[in-house]
Amino acid sequence: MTNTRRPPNRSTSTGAAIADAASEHASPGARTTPSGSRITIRDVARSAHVSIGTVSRALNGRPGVHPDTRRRVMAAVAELGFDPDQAARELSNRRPVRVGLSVARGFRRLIPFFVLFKEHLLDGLASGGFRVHDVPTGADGLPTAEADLYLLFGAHADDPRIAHLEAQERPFILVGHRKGVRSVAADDVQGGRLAAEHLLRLGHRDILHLTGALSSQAFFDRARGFGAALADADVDVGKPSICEDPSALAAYRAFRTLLESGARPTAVFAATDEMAVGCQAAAVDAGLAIPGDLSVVGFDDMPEVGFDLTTVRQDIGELARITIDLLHEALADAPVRSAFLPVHLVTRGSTAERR
Amino acid sequence: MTNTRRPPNRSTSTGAAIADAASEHASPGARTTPSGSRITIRDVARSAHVSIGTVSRALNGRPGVHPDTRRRVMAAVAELGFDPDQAARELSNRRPVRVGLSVARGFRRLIPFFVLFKEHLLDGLASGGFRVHDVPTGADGLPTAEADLYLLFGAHADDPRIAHLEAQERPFILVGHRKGVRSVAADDVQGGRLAAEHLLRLGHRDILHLTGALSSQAFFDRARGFGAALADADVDVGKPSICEDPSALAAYRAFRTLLESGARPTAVFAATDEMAVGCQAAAVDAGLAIPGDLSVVGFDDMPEVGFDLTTVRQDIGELARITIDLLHEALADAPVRSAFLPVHLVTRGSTAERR
DNA sequence: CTGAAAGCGCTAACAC
DNA sequence: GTGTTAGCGCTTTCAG
Repeated sequence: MTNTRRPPNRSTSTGAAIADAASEHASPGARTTPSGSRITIRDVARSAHVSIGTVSRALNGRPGVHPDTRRRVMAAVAELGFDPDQAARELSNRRPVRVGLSVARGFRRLIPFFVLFKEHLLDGLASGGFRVHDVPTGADGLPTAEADLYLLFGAHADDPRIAHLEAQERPFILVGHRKGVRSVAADDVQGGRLAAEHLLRLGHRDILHLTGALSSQAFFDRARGFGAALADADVDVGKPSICEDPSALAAYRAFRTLLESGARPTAVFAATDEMAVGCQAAAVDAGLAIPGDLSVVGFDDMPEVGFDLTTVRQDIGELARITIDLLHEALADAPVRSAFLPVHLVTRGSTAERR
Repeated sequence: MTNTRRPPNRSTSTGAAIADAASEHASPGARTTPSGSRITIRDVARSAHVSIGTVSRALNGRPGVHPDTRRRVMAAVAELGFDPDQAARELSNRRPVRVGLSVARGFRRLIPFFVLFKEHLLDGLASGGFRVHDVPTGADGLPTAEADLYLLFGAHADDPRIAHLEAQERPFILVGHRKGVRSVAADDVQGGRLAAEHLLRLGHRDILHLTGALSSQAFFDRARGFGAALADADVDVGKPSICEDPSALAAYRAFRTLLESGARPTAVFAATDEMAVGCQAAAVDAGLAIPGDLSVVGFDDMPEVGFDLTTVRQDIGELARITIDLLHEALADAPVRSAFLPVHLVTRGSTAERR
C-alpha cells in the first residue's frame, strides 16, 4: 500500500506566497544575476553558449534541438534558477485563445478542491502562454459569451452543457469522466476500490459509505468502485448514505443521525475529505475513538484537513496539467480521448485494524 | 438601514469565467476591431487622434495631459471597449516589485473569504502592472525569501511577523487593523455594532454572540462593537461563545451544545457567515424556525451561503483595492496610515421581530 | 502638453 | 540544428 507523504513543509507551513500554485515548479526562488537584475533567457543563452532562440526551443520542447544542446541548456537553466517570465511569454505568444471555465449548476466554486484546481489551472495556462479571457456564463448554466474553448467542471448526469456545445461544434473539455468526449478525471472507480480494499484488509466488514448526490459522476463512480470491491470480497454492501450537500457540516449531521439511530459501522468511507472531517467530528461526539472504534477514509488528500486522515489521493496539479494537455489537443484537433489521473491510497492515522 | 443587494445574477449564476474576479471592471467583454483582432492602445490613439503615449498617460492618470485630451481619450476608450492587456502592462512596467503574501500561523488559506480576497488582489496587482513573484514563507510563520514588500494576512495579538519585519526595516501591509502600521481592515467594531443594533431594533434582548478565537483582531473587534451596542442599550451582554475553529461545523457543534443545555437566545450574531450557516443548521435541528424562533445575523456577505442570511457586508473587492493603494503608498514611502473599509448591514430573511 | 522611439522578456518566423 | 530578427501591447524616457 502506498504511503505517499506530502513534502513535510506542505502541511505545516503557515506562510503563503502569491501564486503559490506555481510552487510545483520547485524553483529555488526567483533568483537574480550577480548584478541584481532578473535573470532572463539571455543569461541562460550566454551561460549555455547558444542563442536565445535555441534556449526557447529547448525550454518548450520544440523539435529540432540537438540532444546535447538541449541538455546543456537545461543544465544552465537549472544552475541559474531561471524562471521564465509569464507575462513575456503570454505577450509573445500569438494565440489569444479564450478559455471559458464553466461550472455546473449548483456547483460551489469556493470549495477547496475547486479553488486549488483553478489555481493550478490558471498558473499552467499562463505559463503555457495562453491568453485567458473573461467569459461570462449565463444563468442557465450555458456559456453565453464566445470562447475558443470551454472547460466544463462538475460532470453530472444530463449535463445540458455538453449537448449544447456539441451542437454548436465548439471544442470543450470535461473535467470529469464521460465516454466519447475529451475529458479528464481522477480514476474515481479505482479510488473507491482502493478505499474499500484497504478497509477490508484491516478486517472491516461493516463499512458505511457516505457520499454526495450520485448524479455527480465522481460520487457515482467512487461508490461504484467501493461497492465492487466489497462485492468481490463477498462482503455485504449497504446503501450509501447520501448528503445532497457534500460539506463537512452535512456529513456530520448525516453521520450523527445514523449513529444516533443505532448504526455502528466499524469503518466509514467518505467521498471527500471534507465529508470525512464531518464523520470524524460526529464519531468523536458520539464517544467513538478514531481509529480505535471507527476507521475513516477520505478522498482527495486536501491540505488543511485538520487531522491525520487516511485518504485516496488525487494530484490536483497533475489533473490541471492533463487538462492543459487536452486543451492543446483540442486546439490541434487531435482525436478525442478520455484521460484518467491515477489515484493512490495514503495511509495515515485514521484507519486501523478492526478491533 | 442599508439593504444593499448584490447584482441579481451574482447569486444565481451557475457559470464562471476564468479570472472572473476581473469582472469588477465591468468591461463589456473583450471586444475586437472590425477586422477581428484585439483592440489595442493604438486603436484608441487613432480614434482619439493622439499618440499612444498620450493614451497611456491619460489611462494611468499621469500628470501632464490636457483635460480635453484626457476626456477625448477616455471617450474613445469607452466607445471601443478598450481593455488594456495585463501581460503587456506587466512586461513594460519597470518595477519588478516582489510582493510576498504571508498568512498567519494556523490561518486557513482555503476559506472562502481568503480565496476571494486573494483573487481580487492578484487581479488588481496584475492590472496595476506589478510583477508578482513567488515568495515562500518559513514554517515559523516568518517570510523567509526576499520580497520588496510583504502582505500580512490574519492579524492577531502577538503576531511575530510584525516585529520581525519592522526590525528588518522591510515594508509591509497588514490586512487587519493595528495602530501604527500600514493596515487595512473592515470596520469590524462598527460591523459588530450594526449587527447588535439591528437585532435590538427588532426587540431582541437575549442575543448570543458566537465567534472565533478572540486573539484574532477581527473577532475581537466584532465582539467589542457588539458588546458596546448592547451596553449602550442597557442590555445584558453575556460572554460570547468561542469556537477556536471558525467553521460552519464547529459553529454547529457549539450552538447545538448550547441549545441542548437549555439556552434559548432569541437571536444570534455569528462572527462569520460560515458560522452563521452552522447556527442555522443547529437551530433547524433543534426544531427552531428561522426567523420565527431565532434571528441569525452573519458577517462578510459571502456568496454561496445557501440561505437568505442577514449579514454585515464587507466589500472584498474594495478591501483588495485599498490594500493595493497602501502598497503604492508603502513603495512611495508615504506616511503610515491605517485604512478602514466601511461595512453595512444587509437585511435579508434570517432576522425578524422578536415574537 | 504631446509625439516619437526604445525597450520589457519571450516566441516564432526566417535565414544560414 | 542553430543564430538572427521582428514583433506581442504597453509604459516611459527624451525631444520638441
